[in-house]
Amino acid sequence: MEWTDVDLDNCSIARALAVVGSRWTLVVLREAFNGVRRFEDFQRHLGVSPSVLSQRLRGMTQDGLLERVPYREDGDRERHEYRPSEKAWDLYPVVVGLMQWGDRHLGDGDAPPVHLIDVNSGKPVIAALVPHDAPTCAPSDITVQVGDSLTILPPE
Amino acid sequence: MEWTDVDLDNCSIARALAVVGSRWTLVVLREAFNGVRRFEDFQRHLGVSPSVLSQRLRGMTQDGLLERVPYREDGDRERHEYRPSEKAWDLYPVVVGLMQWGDRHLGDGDAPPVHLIDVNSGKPVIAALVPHDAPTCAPSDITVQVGDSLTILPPE
DNA sequence: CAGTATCCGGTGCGATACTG
DNA sequence: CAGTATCGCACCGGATACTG
Repeated sequence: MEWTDVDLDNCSIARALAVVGSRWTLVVLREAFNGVRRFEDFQRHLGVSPSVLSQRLRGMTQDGLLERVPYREDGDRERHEYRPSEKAWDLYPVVVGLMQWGDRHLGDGDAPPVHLIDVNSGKPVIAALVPHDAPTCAPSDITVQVGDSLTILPPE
Repeated sequence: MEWTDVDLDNCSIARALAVVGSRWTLVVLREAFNGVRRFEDFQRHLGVSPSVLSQRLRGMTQDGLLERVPYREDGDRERHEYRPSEKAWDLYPVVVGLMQWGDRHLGDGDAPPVHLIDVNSGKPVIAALVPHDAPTCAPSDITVQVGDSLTILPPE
């Protein structure tokens, strides 16, 4: 069997892109990774129209990327929040890799606005190819540094 | 400054997706990473229509992902081949990450068809988040294993 | 506030036919 | 073989208006 026999029918990349290939999916995920949970917050941060956001949120929920969980604040009516699933967190390296690639090759000259820091070592974190038994950074080990302030990733 | 101030205007992910977000770009890149260079080969492997492929190839060339270099085989007329650029190779971790995610979460039950092996250690390679000074695997250190046979990545 | 319904435009993509 | 030109559809995403 040769590599060229691996066509699109059993190509995981094509399958993955069918799920996350849409232009908004990964940015919505980025928001969710950084703790955004509510419809309005997604909308304000992304500047996306409510209908598109609604569509995307539903699609991503159906695809198992987000979990739509009801909650109720005191005396308020029931709401829903959207939490990234395990399946979504497994995309974290891809999202980070994409961000770093954009920083390097599509930057507008400014310094990259966001850095990831490993809380254990204090070192910057990168997405890379490593042997499978190399020590890796779990999402909960990573803080997101924007400019001068520090934001800790919400424990999930 | 808070993280929420990082909107789409300076979001590297959105910028990156504007370039590689199209459904075909990353699969074309995967082919290129594995040594595919010629129009006909891309087309046969991907099963994509010539017009779409033509469009994609040109777009990716303009975006600096592919280099269109002329060559001539003995007695034949001039042809062109498409070689992945440095900028494209920098996407390798993203492509691999996407593939692994697809393998894990969208598999059809069969074993993942493709494995990456580090030629130095013989260990499987994964895309992951690591401290920036961790030892990583360069593309030239990686062989692509399909089923039982071994294919060595072309030195680039 | 948290969405949904509707309309509408751009384009990514497929199929086919054609050219050097 | 290596593409380009044309057509057409389907879908994505934007804007707006509306509902509980």
